[in-house]
Amino acid sequence: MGQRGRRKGSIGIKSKEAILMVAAEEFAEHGFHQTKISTIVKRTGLTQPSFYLYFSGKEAIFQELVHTFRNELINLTKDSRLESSLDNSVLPSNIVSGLIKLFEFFYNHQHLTRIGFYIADESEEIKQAMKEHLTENLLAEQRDNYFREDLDMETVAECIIGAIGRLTIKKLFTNEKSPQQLANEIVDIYFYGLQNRETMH
Amino acid sequence: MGQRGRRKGSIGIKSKEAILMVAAEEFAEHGFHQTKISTIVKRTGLTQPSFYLYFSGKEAIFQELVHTFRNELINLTKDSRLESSLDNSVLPSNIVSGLIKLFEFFYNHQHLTRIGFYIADESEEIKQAMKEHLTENLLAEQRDNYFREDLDMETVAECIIGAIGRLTIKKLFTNEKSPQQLANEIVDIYFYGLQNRETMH
Amino acid sequence: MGQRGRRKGSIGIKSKEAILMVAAEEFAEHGFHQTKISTIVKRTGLTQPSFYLYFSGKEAIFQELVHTFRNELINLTKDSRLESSLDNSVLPSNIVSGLIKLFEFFYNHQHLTRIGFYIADESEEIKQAMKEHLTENLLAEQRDNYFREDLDMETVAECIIGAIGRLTIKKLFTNEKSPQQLANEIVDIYFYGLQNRETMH
Amino acid sequence: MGQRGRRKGSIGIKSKEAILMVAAEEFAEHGFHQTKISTIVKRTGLTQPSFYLYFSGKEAIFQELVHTFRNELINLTKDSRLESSLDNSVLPSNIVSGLIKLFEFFYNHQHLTRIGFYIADESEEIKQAMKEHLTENLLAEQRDNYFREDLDMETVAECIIGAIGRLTIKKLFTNEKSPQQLANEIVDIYFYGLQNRETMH
DNA sequence: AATGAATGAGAATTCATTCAT
DNA sequence: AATGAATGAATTCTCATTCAT
Repeated sequence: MGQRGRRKGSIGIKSKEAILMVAAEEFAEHGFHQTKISTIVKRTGLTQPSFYLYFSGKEAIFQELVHTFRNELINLTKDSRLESSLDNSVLPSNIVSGLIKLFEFFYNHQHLTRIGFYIADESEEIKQAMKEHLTENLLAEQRDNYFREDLDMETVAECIIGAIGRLTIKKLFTNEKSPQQLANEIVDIYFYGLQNRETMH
Repeated sequence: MGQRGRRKGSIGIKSKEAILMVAAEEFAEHGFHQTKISTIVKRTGLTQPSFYLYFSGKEAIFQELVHTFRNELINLTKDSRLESSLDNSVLPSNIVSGLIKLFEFFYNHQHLTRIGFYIADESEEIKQAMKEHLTENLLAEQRDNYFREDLDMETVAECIIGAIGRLTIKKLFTNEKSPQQLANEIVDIYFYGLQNRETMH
Repeated sequence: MGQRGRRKGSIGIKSKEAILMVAAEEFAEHGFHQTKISTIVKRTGLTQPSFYLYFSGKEAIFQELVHTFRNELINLTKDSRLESSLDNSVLPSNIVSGLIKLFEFFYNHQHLTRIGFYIADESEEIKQAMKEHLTENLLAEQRDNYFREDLDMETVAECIIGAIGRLTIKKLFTNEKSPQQLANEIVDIYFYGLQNRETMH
Repeated sequence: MGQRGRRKGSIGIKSKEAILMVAAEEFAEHGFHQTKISTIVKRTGLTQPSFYLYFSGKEAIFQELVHTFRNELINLTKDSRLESSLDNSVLPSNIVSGLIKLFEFFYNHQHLTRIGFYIADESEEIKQAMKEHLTENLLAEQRDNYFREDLDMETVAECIIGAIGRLTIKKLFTNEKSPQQLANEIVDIYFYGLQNRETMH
């Protein structure tokens, strides 16, 4: 005390966390290879050797960030697992709320999201996991006859993952659309399709 | 003979093309920063200075690849511009054929596609251009009452671009699905949606 | 003790100065392009990256040396500005003392002098400044009627600069003549000329 | 014939001479190390291997230029050797005419002069030779009592060489003064000195 | 807990020069 | 007499990482 809050560059936060924070920003912005340890520590107000007090290297801190993202993402999807018994009318709204949570999470962890979703070598793996989770759910709905039988649900899942990825970057992170809006629109699009049924014959 | 006279100038061109080929592969596989000129030339069977005979630097050859991709992509979309007068029934098949061409192009230029679509700094720009092109077409259909009025077509376009991106990598490049299949499935999904209308009501 | 506390920051400074010293010697001896960073650091007992700890590049360290030379030279001439009110008899002795200081400075900074006077791209600029300074003084004396009216003082200044340049290299740096001797001889030559007036007419 | 004058980049001149010409310009402008063979041949309208048809290397062509300069300079001074028996009145005019020839030679061979006088490693040697030649003449005049006895003629010679060097660059090559003017001014300055004898005593 | 100083290993780039034709 | 193609040998500079304090 008296000490606390005094340190340059890390007002109240521990150095390690300060480094992680800055690193997330740098990695998110510049990617792995273009991010320099020297820049991270400079921005944190520390020196290079201090960095190695907390992390064994560049790869290590990056992995730590990726893992954080992955874990929190897993936690999220664990909760939002769709209960199997759903009546038709609640289904979409249920999915919507899952998507909202996802977009909110992304929104609240923009740097981590960019890293884990776009930058990391493991991002493909992470998306793969999401896709599998999603596919399972879609298949369940399909089996329950809520979704068309003639669709390849893996392809559908892949489409949705791709859509989420782009919307996150282009609409969510730009503050153009809120998690709610995006969730609703996605469900709307994928549920009902583009076709105008009114005019149909 | 027939050969003669062509010889002199052609070996250099061959070298240049060989370099471009290998470079595309390396960039596609390892990204810009991890790709080393030394590896490229070694694989081409040349030495480093020869590289500089044909390209002014690493950045330059990368740009050349990106430009090639972009230009060929533009040519492609130029042709496939939807004619405005279409009756309802042809519309999807028309879109399908456009998508087929796109996927075929991607399939035939996998390295370039990875570079221009995922690796280049300009890849966002390139996708943006595709999105705009797509949005315009979608809006036209919407105005003509083929598509629902209540959809934000930019969001739809973003979804489709995202979907194309993922399917290209996960289904097309893995040889799991053909351009035809992918085109059909995409149109099917986005046109009619997931909802099983049979059971509805 | 007494030492302590000073230690930490000072070794870096010593390295920097050591580098500067060796660099001055190398540049003076071999010119800019033939001087190799690798040689400089090797002679300093350091490795290449250490060099970049203190200087941003080859150009930068060279400029630093040139600037040092230029600045010290400016300081020198600032002091030795001739006071305008001088009676005839003191004039030469006054000029002599200015020249002595100049030659002493050159003698004490041989490497820097070679760099700033002969090697740097800016050396022409530096001489130009000296020439202008000298011309002004000469013009003042001319106006005061100490010097002949029919001489183009800029030409005279140019001659003197040229003479100083050569004498510095060929007489001063070879230890053939002292600053005093050179200053006296120059003043003698330019003041009275070669002509033997005794025998005249 | 029919052939003649047809060659690109060497209208009527032989390739070797064309190369020498361009090389002189390049060396004069950029110095030895910054001059690139590739630039020389490009400007000559030839290719690099052609260069090696005529010269064994960069060093060789440079030496050839330096030798040309040196030889022509020697020829010049051979002619203008002062005859020993001179009466007082002709002396200066005789020296003047020697200087005029020198400046004219420099003016007509600007590139060579820059190379041989400022750029070549041997330029010091060349100036040394000039200085010795000059010193001898000055000593002769001194012995004949035309020049003051108390001057160190080597120092004087050094001054004059320095003066010639600077005036050549700053007045002659800039077209500010003609050979005649420069020769006259130099003789005037060194012969009679700056001192205004009118006001003296 | 933190730092000033230093480095190993590598990467891009340049240029004079040569070979085969 | 001339060239397209290619290269050996340097050289500058960068960056993650460590040592001694």
